[in-house]
Amino acid sequence: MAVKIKDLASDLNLSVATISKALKDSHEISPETKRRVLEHARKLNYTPNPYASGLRKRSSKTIAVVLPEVADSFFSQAINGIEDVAREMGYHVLIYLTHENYSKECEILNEFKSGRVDGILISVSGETIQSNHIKDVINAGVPVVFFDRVCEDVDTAKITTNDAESSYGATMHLIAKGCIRIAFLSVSENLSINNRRMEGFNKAMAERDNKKITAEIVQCGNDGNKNLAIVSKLLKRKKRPDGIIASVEKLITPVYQVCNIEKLTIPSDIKLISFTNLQTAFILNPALTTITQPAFEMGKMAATVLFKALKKKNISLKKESVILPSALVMRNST
Amino acid sequence: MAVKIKDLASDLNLSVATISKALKDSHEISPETKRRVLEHARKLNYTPNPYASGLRKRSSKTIAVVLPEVADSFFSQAINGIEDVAREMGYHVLIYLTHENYSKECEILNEFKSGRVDGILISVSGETIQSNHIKDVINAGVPVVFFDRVCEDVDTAKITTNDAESSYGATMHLIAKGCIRIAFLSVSENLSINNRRMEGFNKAMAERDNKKITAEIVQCGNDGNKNLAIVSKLLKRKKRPDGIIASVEKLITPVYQVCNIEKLTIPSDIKLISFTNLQTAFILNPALTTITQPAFEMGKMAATVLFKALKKKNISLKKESVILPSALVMRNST
DNA sequence: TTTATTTACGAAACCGTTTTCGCTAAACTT
DNA sequence: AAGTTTAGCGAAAACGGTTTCGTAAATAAA
Repeated sequence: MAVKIKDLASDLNLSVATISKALKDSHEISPETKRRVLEHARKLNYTPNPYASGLRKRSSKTIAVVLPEVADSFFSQAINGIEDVAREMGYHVLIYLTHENYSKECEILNEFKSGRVDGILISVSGETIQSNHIKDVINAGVPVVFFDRVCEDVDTAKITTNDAESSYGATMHLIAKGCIRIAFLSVSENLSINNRRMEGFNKAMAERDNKKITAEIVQCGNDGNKNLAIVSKLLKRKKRPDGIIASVEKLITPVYQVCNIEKLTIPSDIKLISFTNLQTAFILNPALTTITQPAFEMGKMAATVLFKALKKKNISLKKESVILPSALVMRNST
Repeated sequence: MAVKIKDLASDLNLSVATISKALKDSHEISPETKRRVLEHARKLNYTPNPYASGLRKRSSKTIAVVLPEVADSFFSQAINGIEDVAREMGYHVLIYLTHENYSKECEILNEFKSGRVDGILISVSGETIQSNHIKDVINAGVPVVFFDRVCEDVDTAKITTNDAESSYGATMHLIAKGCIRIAFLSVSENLSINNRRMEGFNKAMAERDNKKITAEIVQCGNDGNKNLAIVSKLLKRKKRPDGIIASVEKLITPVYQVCNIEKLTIPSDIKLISFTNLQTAFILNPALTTITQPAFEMGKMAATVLFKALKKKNISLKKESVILPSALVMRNST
């Protein structure tokens, strides 16, 4: 039903070749013919069939964004950044959720070898400890840019934030505020961001002057109920922590919840700081001190780097890695 | 570079036709040949080129999701629901953001006439007062399912929640709690959800017993700073409201902010209730009473209805509309 | 045994664009 | 005047699948 080049051609008594060239402003076509073609195409509201041109040109004008989840505010904002530049570049964006599941991630990536997308932006799942599925797709000629959660051993662009530094700063902040027993709430152990953040925490603890200060890493997971139980157990101990660093957003809620239940007041009993992009951090009770990642900017940057690679083939993506700084925003919870 | 049917064909001394049929388990092909083809395809990790098959079959196995924004927690959760069922059905999901901009919405929709997607899920922008762009794409043969924000005058499936009822209930709740001056914070006036919610509010006010109770509609917009100013002005008045209904999530923050600045305590000075899907509502200060929409379910339902239409052509989509109930969750802010 | 049907496969058209390669007539060369 | 460019366009071959149709052999029906 949709109008196609052939229709324009017969209407104007021209060949399909001429129409196609005229539409892309080829020098082979006279200005007058171009004008007629453009005018008529506009009149009939012609839009080229993306599958036909995709097939012929072997390019899809589409990128894939592979995420663990979109519930998190970090990824929501990142999507906005990605969509922004994609739209500006005339690209379409396909979205895929792995639900933190490695085998799903493999399935998804595998489909990209057949040319469905021109490039991939990915933040890997918490289960991903191996990167062959990603290397495979890169070897198939599809450029990949990591953002936030990366696979360290894959040679390609990685858009990250200064997780270790920020975590170091956050820990120092808690120490400065007088915390003696600091707990670091960790998630999936094989996650790059988790490790960078733990690194910064450990570094700060190693450098501490006051040797009375003790550190503790508390392993949490993806299951909300389990996390609640873990935090609950943690805060019910006689020697409970007086400072907590939540390494990801989803660990905030259980802490607030348990504090509420156990009648612990923040920040006098416990000081809390979290990695998060929650818009509502400052209207929490009390306002939450955060390490805010530049989510929107990271999405934008990741997309920008990818498009750079799509423009200039054979660019060395490894050299395009960027580290964008997070911001420590101090509020009443510390 | 990717392996194609032709490669399989020459490897196995079969024709491309046979390979194609074998891969889709056609009855024309012997079990033995199918086995060989499948085995070899798997060995070479063959994945069909989606642009080739899309072109020939005139179907893309792809749907579009058009949203105003993804910052909102409602849409984040809805995306999860959509992606869930799409993946299950073997479909791909293209995402587009209108940024509440009508002309962007038109541009986006217009591209769908050329067959890029098999169907569309849309929640219209706040600027959308006309629906020709949507009718056009439906007339071009692409099924459309609205969710949450609909165009009332378009005859197709609409997945909504019981906005009017919920708003009525919320208003009644405030009245029951003793509010005398109730303000309804409205957004874009031409938004279906806004109007339904206002409707419920007005109905409740009309039915009120105590004629001393006064209602007020306060028009807000999309600009955060302006909204802050509006709310600030509202709460600084001598006769300020003692009950507020925020019709959308983004209006919560300014209220909390202004109350904080003006030293107004919730709920004693002002009671607050909001339409929102914020995960953190119950750790706000104080915990926020909400009307929680079934975001995930609405996304799922919208996708399900769309796929139903894609399976059975010529289904009457108008009859597939569904209203899913929201829940009034009472907390300390009222 | 002859005819009809079924089984299993291949040739080729087709989907809508892009792109290469001719081709003609006009415009320049020298 | 003869050869050489150039400008402007069209025919046809891709792109990688799907689908229709034809056909030879095998099987069933008569």
